[in-house]
Amino acid sequence: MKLGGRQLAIMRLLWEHGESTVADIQNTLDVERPLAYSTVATVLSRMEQKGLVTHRSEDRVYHYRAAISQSETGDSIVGELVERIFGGSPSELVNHLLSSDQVDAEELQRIKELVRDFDERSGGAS
Amino acid sequence: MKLGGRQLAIMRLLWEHGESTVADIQNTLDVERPLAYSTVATVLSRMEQKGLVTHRSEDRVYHYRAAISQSETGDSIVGELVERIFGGSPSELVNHLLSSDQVDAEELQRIKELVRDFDERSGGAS
DNA sequence: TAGCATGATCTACAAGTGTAGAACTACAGT
DNA sequence: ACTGTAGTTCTACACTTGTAGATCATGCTA
Repeated sequence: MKLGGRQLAIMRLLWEHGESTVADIQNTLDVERPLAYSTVATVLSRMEQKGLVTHRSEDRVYHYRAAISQSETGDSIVGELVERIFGGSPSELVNHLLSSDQVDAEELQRIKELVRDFDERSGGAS
Repeated sequence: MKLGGRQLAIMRLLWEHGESTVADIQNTLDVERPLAYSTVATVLSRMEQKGLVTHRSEDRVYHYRAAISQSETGDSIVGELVERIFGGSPSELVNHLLSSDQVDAEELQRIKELVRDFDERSGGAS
């Protein structure tokens, strides 16, 4: 599954806001440099062809919703990433993340908890 | 910085093997379905235009090497990813990773260590 | 009823990427 | 000197993505 930047941005909107009309998306997406209606519509219909979204028509207005979950998408993209950049090693990714200054104290706390929980659940020894 | 799948694969080879000739890369890349020499050469010269790689010519043979580090690339791509898919939250990425079945015991162990070390170094409580 | 507004569709184009054949260049060996 | 060969460069094409104008359909309102 391959999706460009715009497409990802649209998926994010759909995940966040649920079903949306083309106009909704147009108005929410990239407020600084607004896109033409037809631009958004084109992207959406191409995404539908690829099975990323579906739509229903109500009062002649299309309502789009995501056809794949954030999880699935994350899986596939993170998988790609780990494979392609980090040579198949998830810990390399984590290492990267931690050294990257993108992780503040709060996030670190969450990460610690996640790792701890996961470790316990999979019955790990220290 | 934007790079396609093939380009990433080539970067990985250069990071791993250091300086390589076009033929080296051609032979290592995608063994199952070999690419034409000119294909690899084209990709490389386009990558050079973008500043991703450089080359020197020795005995009329081009030796390419990465012009950007794995770290830099990782930073920029992971940053993108966190921003675009995980709404800016690195822990979401980690959460994803852990739930994704891509992490075996050994990797988990490494991740635990990474987190612990990082935590200590940044003087964490709990 | 004649327009106007709204939304959907069609068509088009530029950039980037993946792909490779064809042509060119220079050296090595006979 | 001739030719094969290895390597580089040129050119070309298909596909994807981002972008949007132009057109078509339909309902609302003056």
